[in-house]
Amino acid sequence: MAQPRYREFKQLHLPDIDQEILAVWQAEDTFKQSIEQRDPEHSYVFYEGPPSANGKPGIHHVMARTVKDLFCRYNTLKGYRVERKGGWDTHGLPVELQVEKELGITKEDIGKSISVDEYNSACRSTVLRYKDLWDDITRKMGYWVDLDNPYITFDNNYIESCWHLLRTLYDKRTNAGDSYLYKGFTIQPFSPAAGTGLSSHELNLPGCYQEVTDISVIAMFKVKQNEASSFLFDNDREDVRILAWTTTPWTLPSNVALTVGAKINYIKVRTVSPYTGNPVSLLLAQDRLSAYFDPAGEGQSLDTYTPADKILPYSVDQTIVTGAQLDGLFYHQLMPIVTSPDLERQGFRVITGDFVTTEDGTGVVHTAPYFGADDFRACVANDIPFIGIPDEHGVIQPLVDRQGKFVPEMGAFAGMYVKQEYYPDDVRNQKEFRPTDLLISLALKEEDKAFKIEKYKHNYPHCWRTDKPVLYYPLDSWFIRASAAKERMAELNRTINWKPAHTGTGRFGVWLENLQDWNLSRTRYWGIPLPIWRTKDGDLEKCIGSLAELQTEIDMANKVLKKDQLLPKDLHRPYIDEVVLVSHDGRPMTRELDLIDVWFDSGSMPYAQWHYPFENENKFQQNFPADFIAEGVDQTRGWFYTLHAIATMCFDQVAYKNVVSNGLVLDREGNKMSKSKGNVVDPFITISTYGADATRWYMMANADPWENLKFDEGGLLEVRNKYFGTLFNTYNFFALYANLDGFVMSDKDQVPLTDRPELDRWILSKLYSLVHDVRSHYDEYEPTKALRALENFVDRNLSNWFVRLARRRFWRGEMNEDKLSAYQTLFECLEVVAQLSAPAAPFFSDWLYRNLMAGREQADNNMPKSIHLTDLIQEDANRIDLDLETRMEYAQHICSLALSIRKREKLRVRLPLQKILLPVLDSAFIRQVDGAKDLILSEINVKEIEYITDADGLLIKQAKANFKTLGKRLGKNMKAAAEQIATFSNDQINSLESKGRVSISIDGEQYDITSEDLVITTEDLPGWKTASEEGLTVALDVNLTEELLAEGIARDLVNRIQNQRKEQNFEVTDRIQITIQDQRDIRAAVESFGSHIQQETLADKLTLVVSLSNGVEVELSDELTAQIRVERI
RNA sequence: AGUCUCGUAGCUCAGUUGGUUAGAGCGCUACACUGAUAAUGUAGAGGUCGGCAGUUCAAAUCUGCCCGAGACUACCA
Repeated sequence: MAQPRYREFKQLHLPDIDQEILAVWQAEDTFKQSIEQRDPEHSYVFYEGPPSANGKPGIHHVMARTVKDLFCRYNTLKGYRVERKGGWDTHGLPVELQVEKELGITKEDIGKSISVDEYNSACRSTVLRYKDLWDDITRKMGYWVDLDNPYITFDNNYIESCWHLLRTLYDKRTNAGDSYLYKGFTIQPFSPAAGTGLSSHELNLPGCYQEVTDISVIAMFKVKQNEASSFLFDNDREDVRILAWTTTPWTLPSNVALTVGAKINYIKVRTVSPYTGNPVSLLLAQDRLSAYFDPAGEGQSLDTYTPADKILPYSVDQTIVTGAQLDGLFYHQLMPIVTSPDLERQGFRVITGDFVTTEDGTGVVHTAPYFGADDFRACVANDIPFIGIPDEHGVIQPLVDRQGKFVPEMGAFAGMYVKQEYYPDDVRNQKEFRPTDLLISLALKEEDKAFKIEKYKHNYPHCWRTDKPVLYYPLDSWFIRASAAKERMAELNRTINWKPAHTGTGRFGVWLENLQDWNLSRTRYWGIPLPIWRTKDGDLEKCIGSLAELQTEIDMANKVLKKDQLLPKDLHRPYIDEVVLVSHDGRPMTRELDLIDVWFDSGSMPYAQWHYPFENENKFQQNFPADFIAEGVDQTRGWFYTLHAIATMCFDQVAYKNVVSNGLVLDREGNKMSKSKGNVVDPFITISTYGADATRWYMMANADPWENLKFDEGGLLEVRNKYFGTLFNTYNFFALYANLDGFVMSDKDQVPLTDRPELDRWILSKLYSLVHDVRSHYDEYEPTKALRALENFVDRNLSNWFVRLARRRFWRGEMNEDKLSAYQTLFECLEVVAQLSAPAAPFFSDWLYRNLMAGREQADNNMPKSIHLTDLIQEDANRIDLDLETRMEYAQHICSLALSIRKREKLRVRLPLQKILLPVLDSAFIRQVDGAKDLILSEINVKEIEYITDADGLLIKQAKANFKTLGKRLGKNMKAAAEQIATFSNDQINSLESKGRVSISIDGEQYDITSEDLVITTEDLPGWKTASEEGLTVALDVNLTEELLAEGIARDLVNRIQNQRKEQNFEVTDRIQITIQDQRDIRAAVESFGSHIQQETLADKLTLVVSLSNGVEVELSDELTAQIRVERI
């Protein structure tokens, strides 16, 4: 035997392959080679969305990174240089929160018990805490990304590039002359728990809007009786009040106005106050009456009501007043805790607004300007003063501070958190704990100002990191005027290839159409400082776009202000805050204390990762825009947006040409994975159990990556067994015999394609069809389709047809051309499949490739060491023979039908049969089946094929209507025609076939039917055992002769003897001698087929004896058992 | 509340421009096959294609409404 070239294995164990290949990649520096061997001018640009390394990697990261890795590897194979610069997202709230938790401090402590300096260095040391874990999962999952030279967002160079972009925006003007970077005062979502405002896209992150149950109250606002309001009053003593609903009772002390709809009709209801029974007249929208008053109470006496009664007595005043008539009426302040002379004069007034509806509530909106964007605008428009406490500059501050607590001036409510979620859990869990909303509602009830208090379920936005509700709160902020660029963004977006498309047109496209300005400001400490300096009164400002500029400005300031400031070594707070610049008129300028939104950091990575424009101009040009990016669909309004926005506004270009947004990874039941539910999948365990490739393959092949994936271990098992197991077995089979035969793959000694057997040419044709399919699927960013095509090929074509039918060619006899062809064909299939699988399954593919390479001729062996260094196989239409593929389909079909007849007739496959009969309707069929004749005969163990044609007169034909062609012509007569056609006799069909047409009549209409309009099949051959499917019929000759029976027994004997060899652990090449107990049937078989038996089983001697003592009893068929002894010689 | 995506066998998914009897894999049952076997073949059970209308000769496919899931949007008082 020749020296074994190909490694053989007992069992497939993917995690071992991972280990082996990882070590090889490391030793050979394969990743680096795969990049450097390609031309920098021929690049495929990929951007890595930076993960935050202060959290541990999860299984969903494996999903997202598999998508990234797959297309990068694929394009590497295609010959592109695919650099993948890694990156780390290091700024932002999550880092701050973690530091605060670990140090046991809150935002209030910063600058007091801990300096900003200390705080920030704690952040800096935390941000890469889990970097090792991330590097580890990156390595283990086979994600190739350059982690040695990553971009890091806290780096001074990175920050400088961001400043440059901000300066660009600052200088850019809209047609109206407005800057793209501006400061404004607005009511914004604010997270007291995080101590910062939130941008609109932070509020649009998944899970922000949560259904919560709040306490809602309908308050009764007492109308001041005066000349203007007199039309509402029946008499001087009437108590007229306006009903207004709120789900945020904590804003009621800040109420300054009631907003009504000018065109909405309001009515007055005479009734009683539900909690006290005092008579009262209530104003509310006519449409809302039925929501609060049960008709059963109409006209009932008010005097007999007690608060225990369920039904309120009432009567409706017939006068209808419009909102416009109510406009300008004054009312008594509902909760007179804080007020002012201005307010007493101008506030507590009814105003009108177009946002009022009568869909819920009372048609009257309680208005508190500091806590609602609409409220704010409405108050400004109507000159309603703000309510609050003036600060040292005389600016009115809201009654709720930045921690979410009532200010000290709030009397009994001072110091209370307005949302119960802001209290620490131990406080909330106390028995006597009452949320502030409830306390306020109860106070109103006490004072007979509450009409109704009830729980109300609604969606309310929550902070994406602290998971606590946000407040709408007045804040000064810097904005990017994104709304000015929204048309251009939409336009450029249409040139981007989105996978799936609807994310681009729908979710992203619609979002762009309604784009709001980007709130850039963050009131935090650890992040990129806003590079804007202002004079104290704010009328002069400078935006710094580079360190050189900052240095110049510092020098100037030093000169004018007599200082000796240096350029800070670290651009973060607090150092940058200490820099004082000078205005042209000699006044000191200090930095605006805001940081910028971290999403700006990540959206700047195309430029900042290269420190553009200060360095690497060329590198940047080569790498912008990206050909491809991929992240989770949750990044649509995150990274996908910020990349697009910055590229559009600063460069008037797209930032990426193709984008794949993958779905969520859910647990097996379809629930979101979360630590609290305990259903989180640990990617390290998954990969070490099933192997990285099975994990990756499962995630890509199970469903399109943009669908949500219900992660199920059963699926991993299936992938491992089905795809990798089958491929492994196929390789192992090849290796076993290739080693025995000393087969060496050589490009020189290839059997010409035309000399190869039908089966070989067929699988090669299938292989090249596969190459075409897989390449186009990958090119279209359809990984699932590509992988499924591979699965189908390996399982159905390669393993279960080619190998099964070709098996004997590998083990029989000496090397000859037929055998060589079989080896070369199988080798080529394995090699190509390995390559096409490599983007998705990098470990196994490389392992397989390397095992195969061991058997390549030395002279030919200038092949790359790793499959990831090879060039992707080219499509070759010349190697595809569709006619041959069709032929084989017939063969497979015929075999399947023949086997099903055997099964039905209980004729085991080892029992040879004389012939099958195939009814034939066209001569091409005979030619095609004949091409695969030998395969069919051996597969179903039949001696010959007989074709039955028309001429034999045996065919019974059946016609069916071809709905597709006839339907259009016949319209509603289709059904009747189909019935008529189904009854066509043999003669009618034959006459149609000879004449080419026949006419039928339906409802007096004549229709010409051509042979195209019919599907003709043969169903039955009288007197034969038949099976048919899809128009193909097979009949089996089930007559048995002595000869056939004997051959069947001979085959059974071979099988039983082979089993014995296996059971006794003989080597495949061991010679044996066989002794069988003599019986009539067996003797017949041995007499006719003895040499065949010996040949098959490598037996030098075959003896029949009368009695056999130490043999094994085997069952040959239901009626026949025999004693057999198998011995090694 | 609105927008988008989705709903096909117990599970995971295919299903081309509407066209004859809706498929595959896993799982289940039975029987085979196996000198590559964590495989494979044959057969069977398992479907009102979420529901109801409509368009059409013909609907899993097109339209409308409803139900359910998910994502997104929203100042919702």
